[in-house]
Amino acid sequence: MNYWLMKSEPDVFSFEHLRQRPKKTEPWNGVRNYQARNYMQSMEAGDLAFFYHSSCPEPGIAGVMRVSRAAYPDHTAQDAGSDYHDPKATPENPRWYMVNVTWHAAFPNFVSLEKLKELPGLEGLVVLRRGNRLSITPVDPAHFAIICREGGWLPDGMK
DNA sequence: GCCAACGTTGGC
DNA sequence: GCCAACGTTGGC
Repeated sequence: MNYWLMKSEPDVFSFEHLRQRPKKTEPWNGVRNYQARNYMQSMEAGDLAFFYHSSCPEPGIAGVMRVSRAAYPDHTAQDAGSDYHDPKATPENPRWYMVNVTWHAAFPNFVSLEKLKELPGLEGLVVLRRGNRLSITPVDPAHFAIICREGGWLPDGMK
């Protein structure tokens, strides 16, 4: 079981949007960065991920989602009409991948970026690194537990 | 393979 | 809206 943090701009797609989706599930498409793609390819069904709101008045973690399908080709890359179109993507070499994510649990307490910076024990958390722009990053299990505790919710096995 | 120019991200 | 940081592109 691995832990992750995935960023989204809430104006475009928020944690609440995910909750309102049929089956609370959505393909996480449009990732066009190799490092983030590689992380997605190492995800396994059942992994847990923080939903991080970025580029908004209060950046931070709204809750937890579950990876419900491992990486498969992101077909939007092959769609000429898509904002995410990549002319180099083909059926033989899809180049870009996506996973499905499913809403898992809301944090009773939103964990803001400001709070993340204050919390002890989060040294090394990638999202706190200066200039970090990666939209998908791994989270250390110990960091995951600290943040969940702050959010007021713990996964089974961490209680 | 180097690196300057350019585009994007994301906090503030 | 600014700007630092960083990824990507493309000329050479």
